[in-house]
Amino acid sequence: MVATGELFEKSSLRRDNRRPQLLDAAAHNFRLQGYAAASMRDIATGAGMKAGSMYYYFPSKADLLIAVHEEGIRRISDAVKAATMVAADPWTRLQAAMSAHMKVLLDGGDYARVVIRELPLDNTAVREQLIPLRDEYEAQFTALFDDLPLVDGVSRRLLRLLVLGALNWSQTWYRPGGDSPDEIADAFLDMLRPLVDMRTKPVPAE
Amino acid sequence: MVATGELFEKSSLRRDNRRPQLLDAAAHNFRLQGYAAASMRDIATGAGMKAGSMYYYFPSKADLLIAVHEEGIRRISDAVKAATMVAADPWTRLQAAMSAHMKVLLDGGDYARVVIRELPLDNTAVREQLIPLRDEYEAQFTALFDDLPLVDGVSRRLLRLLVLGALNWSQTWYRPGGDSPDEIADAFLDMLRPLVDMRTKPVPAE
DNA sequence: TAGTGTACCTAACAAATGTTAGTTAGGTGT
DNA sequence: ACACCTAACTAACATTTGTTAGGTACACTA
Repeated sequence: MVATGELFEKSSLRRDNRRPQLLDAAAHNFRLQGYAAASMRDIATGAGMKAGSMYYYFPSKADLLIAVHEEGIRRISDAVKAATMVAADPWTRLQAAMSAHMKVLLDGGDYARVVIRELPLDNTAVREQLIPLRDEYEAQFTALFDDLPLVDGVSRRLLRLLVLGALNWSQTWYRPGGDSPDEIADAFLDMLRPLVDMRTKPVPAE
Repeated sequence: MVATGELFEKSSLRRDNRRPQLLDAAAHNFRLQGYAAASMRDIATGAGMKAGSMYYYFPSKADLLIAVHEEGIRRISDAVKAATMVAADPWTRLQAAMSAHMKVLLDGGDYARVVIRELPLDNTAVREQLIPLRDEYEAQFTALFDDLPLVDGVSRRLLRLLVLGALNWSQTWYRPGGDSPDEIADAFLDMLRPLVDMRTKPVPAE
């Protein structure tokens, strides 16, 4: 209580404090090498600890992946929620959501990349934990497309799958320096603008 | 299991004959577990041989992956070439290409799945061998989009990336029993139909 | 001051990994 | 009959793997 700033750091900040760094290191290694090829020792080194010490925080490698996924989806979801919040009409909200999604996916660091690329193929136990996370996030987009006034004959489900597929796949070909994530998202959305039903919803002037 | 068609099998067909089965087994295991998690022993067992024997055909695990990729891309490419051959105008040719692409990707077995999902992240030596294969295939689509008469302001490159992204990502959500690959491809294409320039109906402009 | 829980470390385990060396059965050519 | 090639096999190698058990320095509490 008497001007002990450093004591504060060493006491209460010490509790459970390396977990975020550990998660960062895991996300980083999963991104660079893939889940299966990443080793616990490399992850530990990246977090500044030894391999065995990680098991104080996480009971297994699979739990590390799950935690990275949860954090990654939380980041993407938060970004999209914040972006759609400020927009009013359905079309603008979709545009905001797509831009936010792209920005996090392409410029957002390791977590988002792991979320998109690293769905374990064989381990069904882990799969069944991760897929609901992803579905819950994508439900946001389902709602956005439901609000959209479309011309007759357009399947909202397939339109959503088209858009999300195009966005997610962009991690494969995107390189910094060309079009920005925003520009890509806008370009994609513009291609689908004719599908909006003009009678129900007058499109804002450009 | 033994003593069937003995003489014929044991003579001339013996030469280099197990290589296809070996490749099949590799593709199967790479698909089910991913490249990194698949083991040489499992692949060998799937091909009916022992682990060490595989090195008679392939000098390393990475070469197995490359061979699977080559075969997989060859299959997709052949299907698309055959489909576009019979179609006349650019729009119909694109439709045929998309349908063929989807059919092989979703119903086409292990090879196509490995091609789409299994790009090694760290091993740059292998990556540099695989990416040209993929680029060469995608050049077919580049040509298809180049022939397409589009309304002003639509980037052919981004349109192609949108379409291929949506198609490739379908492996993530597609389940047999719902819409067929053809129907999905057609639905996707219909959504982009308004982008076609009606004025220049006849074949390519230059 | 003694005791307790936190946050690590060290060392080792058993299993699995890709790969190699050496060998062998059987078909082919001379 | 002979050497030769093909297509496998067996057995082992050296690492690397995820994970665990036991120990320890330190802060906090009583």
